[in-house]
Amino acid sequence: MANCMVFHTQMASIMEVLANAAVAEICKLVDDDYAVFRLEITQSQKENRGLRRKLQLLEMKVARERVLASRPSSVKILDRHRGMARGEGHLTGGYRSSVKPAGHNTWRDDQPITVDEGSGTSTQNVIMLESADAESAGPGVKQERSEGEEDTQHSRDIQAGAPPVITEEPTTVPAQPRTRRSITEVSGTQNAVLKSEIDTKTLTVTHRLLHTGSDHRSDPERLGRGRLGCPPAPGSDYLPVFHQRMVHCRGDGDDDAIDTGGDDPSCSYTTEMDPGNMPLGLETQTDLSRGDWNQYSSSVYTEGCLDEKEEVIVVDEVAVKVEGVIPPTWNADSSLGNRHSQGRDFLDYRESLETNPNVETHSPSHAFSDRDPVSTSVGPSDSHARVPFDQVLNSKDQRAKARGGGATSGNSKEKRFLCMFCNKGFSCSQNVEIHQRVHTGEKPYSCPQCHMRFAQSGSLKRHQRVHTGEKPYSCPQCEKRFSRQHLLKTHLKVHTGERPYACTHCGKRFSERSSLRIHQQKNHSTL
DNA sequence: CTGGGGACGGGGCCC
DNA sequence: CGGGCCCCGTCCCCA
Repeated sequence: MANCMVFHTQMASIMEVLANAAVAEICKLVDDDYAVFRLEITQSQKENRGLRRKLQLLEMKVARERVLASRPSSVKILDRHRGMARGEGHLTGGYRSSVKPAGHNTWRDDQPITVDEGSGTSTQNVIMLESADAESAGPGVKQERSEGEEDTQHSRDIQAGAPPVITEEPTTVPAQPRTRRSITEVSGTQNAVLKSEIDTKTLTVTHRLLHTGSDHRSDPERLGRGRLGCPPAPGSDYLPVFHQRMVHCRGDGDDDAIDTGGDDPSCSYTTEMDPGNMPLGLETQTDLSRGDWNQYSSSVYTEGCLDEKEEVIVVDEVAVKVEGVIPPTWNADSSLGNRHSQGRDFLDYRESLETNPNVETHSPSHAFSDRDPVSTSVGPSDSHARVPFDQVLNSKDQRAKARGGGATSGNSKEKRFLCMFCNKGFSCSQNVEIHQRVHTGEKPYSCPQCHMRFAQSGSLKRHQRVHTGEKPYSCPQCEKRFSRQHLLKTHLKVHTGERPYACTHCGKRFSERSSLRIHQQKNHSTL
């Protein structure tokens, strides 16, 4: 009996030892794996930061270019520039086409840009974001600090070249060349950088607001969905906002700790580990970097759904509030990059809604929010597919207004669906959506041959005749063939001698209206 | 050589 | 989705 007891005691001891050893080994494996995992996350975080900074540099470049482009403030000059750009396009099938080079359409730098404080403010806003971001890195990360200082230098460079409207940090340094040089450092990799940004979900709200091009999207299905104010999928553009918030909530300035500690899987034998390795504020990090991250973002998106019109504004307020260190110039009008222009128009739109309570329209927020700023096929300028909002309004919108006018001015019969931008009425919501691409710059239909993009599917189909060489319309008087009927119709005037357009000044007649206009511009100095 | 105009191609946009 | 119009740009011819 005594032997039995001794045996049991020994067995219990052996079992305990074995159990402890097993647990210890298991925990060691877990911790080792966690260390590797954490290392990988750390590396990813560093990559994200690097990419984000590249993106911010690109933003500054864009803002800078916008400012520079706005200085001439000449629509004619810009139009000529567009024409030259078109001429650069490669031709297919011997056509003397106006095909733009791949990716050219995106930035829409051909759009007339209004010379106002908006452009300058946008530039300044980008700079402020950069500075804030550098500061938010905190003192805990030496490398980050140095990068922040580098970015700050870039900011100074940009600011030095900014228009006089920007009074902050006026500098006498002739920084124009420096600015250009610092920008060109990343210009060659813009596309890749931007795409990487998407992949790593480190886009900033500034980017979202600044890069308002739209035709970056190649799949119309995506546009088909989410058109009616449906916000973008969580985890696309807004995350950086929460990242900034995260940094401030944590307060220790160690990105690595926060980014990895929240998911810290090492739980069992931490007492046997170096306590110093354990990140601090674990509960907070867990809240922000794990589930609550998505939960929070989802709540914002939900909020956007519930209140479509304020989607962007709500998010912006969040970002600004948590930023904490807001420069004196960071105000409601200048916060977050290009919001100055877009947000202004946005507010104008909201005001119009207030004055038109019966407006049945769609949220413009989708036009600004759900963008992946990079097309898979367009080049560096592609970031550009979505035209800056105010620029669009200055060109196409006015043209659209001049042509069709608003619903309030035209026949509003059965046109219950109003454009949120120009107030023009349409009979069905789909037409409104298509029309609003005039303002948003969305071009969801891309040509697989030349990467041209179009806002309407019919335009793409028509364009593809350039590549196919299809000319279904033949002249009955000669052997000429045309790809479009109106070309044939115009051509027929050659045979008929019809000249329906007469100059009101000299009486000279022309077969085409454009010829008359050119004639009047050159000879009578009229439009 | 240059400028004006014709002819034409093509994109934007509306119906 | 197709038709149609508008506009722009380019090439070419001619005075």
